[in-house]
Formats: sequence, C-alpha cells, structure tokens
Amino acid sequence: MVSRAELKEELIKAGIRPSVQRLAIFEYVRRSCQHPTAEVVYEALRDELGSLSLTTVYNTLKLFVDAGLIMMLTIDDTFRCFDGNRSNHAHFRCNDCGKIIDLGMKKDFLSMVEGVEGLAVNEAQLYLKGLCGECKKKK
Amino acid sequence: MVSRAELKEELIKAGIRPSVQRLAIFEYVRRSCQHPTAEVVYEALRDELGSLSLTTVYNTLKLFVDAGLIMMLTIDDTFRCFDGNRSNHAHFRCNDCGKIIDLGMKKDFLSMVEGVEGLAVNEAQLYLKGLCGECKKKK
DNA sequence: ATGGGTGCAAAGGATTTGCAACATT
DNA sequence: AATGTTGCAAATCCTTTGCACCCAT
Repeated sequence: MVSRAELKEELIKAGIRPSVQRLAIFEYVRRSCQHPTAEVVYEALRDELGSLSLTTVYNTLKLFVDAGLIMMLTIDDTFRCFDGNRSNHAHFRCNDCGKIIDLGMKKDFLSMVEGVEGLAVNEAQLYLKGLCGECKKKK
Repeated sequence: MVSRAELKEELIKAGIRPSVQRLAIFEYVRRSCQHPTAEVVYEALRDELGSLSLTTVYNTLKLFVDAGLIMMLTIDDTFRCFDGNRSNHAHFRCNDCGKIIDLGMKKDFLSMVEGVEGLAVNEAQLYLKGLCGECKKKK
C-alpha cells in the first residue's frame, strides 16, 4: 500500500500544497475501492479531521481531477463519484443495487475504436451497465 | 433516412403513444448528429410545434431512455445530452471546443475487458476525451 | 505580513415534481 | 367520460462562488 509520505510527495510534485485536509482527502480516495462521492468523503473524514467542510471536499476533489491525480466518474447520471485507482480499467454499474465494480482492461483496447487517428486522446472511460452476479440470481 | 411513419411505429411498438410532441422530439433526436441537450431540443422545436414546454422535453427524453429508444450521454459532467444513433459506437469529446464526435467501434470490444463473466452487460459506453484535430493544430 | 487554504452562507443551474388544464379515445 | 399528456410554477438537489477568517511560511 502507498504510504502517507508517498502520497504527500505526489501532491507536491503536482504543485499542490499538502494541507491536512488535502492529504486526508487524497489518501481516502486513493485507498478507497468504493468510488466515493464528495458527500461520502466528507462524512468519512469530518470526525477524523475535526474540521472539514463539504465545500473544501468539493474544491479539493476538483483540484485533484484537474491535476490528473484522480478521475471523476459520471457512470451514474444522478451523482458524480471519484476514483483514485490509476490503472487502466473499466467500470460496471449494476442497475439494480447501484454497485460500481472495477474491471481490468487490456492496454490496446483503443484498437477497437475506428477513427481516432486525427485525435489526441488523453483520457478514456468505459462504462458498462447491467446486472451484477447477485442481482442476476435474484431475478 | 427513417420516415416519420416508421418512427411513429417504433414508438407504438415500445408502448409509447405517439403524441405530436413525442414524435417531433423522437424524430429530432434520431436524426440529429449533434447530441443535443434537452434545452437544445426545446429551442429547436418550440417554434415548429407552436406549443412545447421544457418540462415535456425532459419527461419525454426520460421516457425514451427508459424504453431504450435513445441513449443518455454523460460524457460531459456539466450537462446531459442525448443520442439517437443506435449503432455500436464510442464518443469523443474535445476538451477545448466541447465538440462531441461519434466513432465506430468493433463488435467484440468487450473482449478487451477482463472479468465480465459473471455480469449481465446490456449497455456499454466508451468515452474518449482529448483534443480534436482542429484544436490540436491551434495549440 | 503575505499568500494561500478553509468554510460558512448564499447563489446558481439543471432536472424533477405537483397539479390543473387539455387532448384524444 | 375516462385516461393519458402537457406545461406552468415551484421545489429539489448537487455543486460552485463570494467573502471573511485563519494558518503557515
């Protein structure tokens, strides 16, 4: 697992001052496998930090996204969530239970897309939707 | 091009009564290559129809999405837009000019994703972001 | 002391909902 | 007449912004 010190270093490298709040938020999003929303990050850290506002969480997450440190997911159109996993991966959302699952993706998946020649692609998100294993059984 | 009568038939088949507003909205989204937002659909049709409200546009688009007749895109997190193109395709959004471009996609692109075995996937959206040809030149 | 960071309260904007009028069968 | 559709106005929700206070350098 990545250490706190490494995360701090990463923020500095990105030109972001590692305040207490920022480091905590960064750590939380990077380590979470839950794709938290801003609200979830806020609820998870407010006690631990003593002082934290939802505004700061929003501003900080935006800062991280703009710096390319984390990703914003819009797989569910009713809320935005965040992903600190930087490996090449796709997302599956269960239409029943709402769960979001990470899926591995081969590196050359862009070869499946026609017409990218003239374009400078620097971000790719693959969203799959349907029923997860458990919800499929229930039906 | 699809005729009005065919579009009407398609609505009926989906269990949706083809009112004047619905048919006009359906036709517009199906024929547009512009990925319109609700607002854009509204502006485009209000004069032609004489009577149309933004509420109706929102409700109708939702109706169509739920019926699987059109797709909602969340490639831009600041607004939702709609796509009536039912072929297998990816979307590219230019971070500079905001343009959204359709890209062809090979049918077996799911083979690039690992771990879909237990899942029932019934929708897939691939979003690519970066700079389009023109904006790339300008830089 | 100075520049940035934080957080409250308020504003903003897209979308949804309640409900009454309307159209179509 | 009955049922479904439309559309205004208001409400809602998520997110951003203005601004004053605070912290660290």
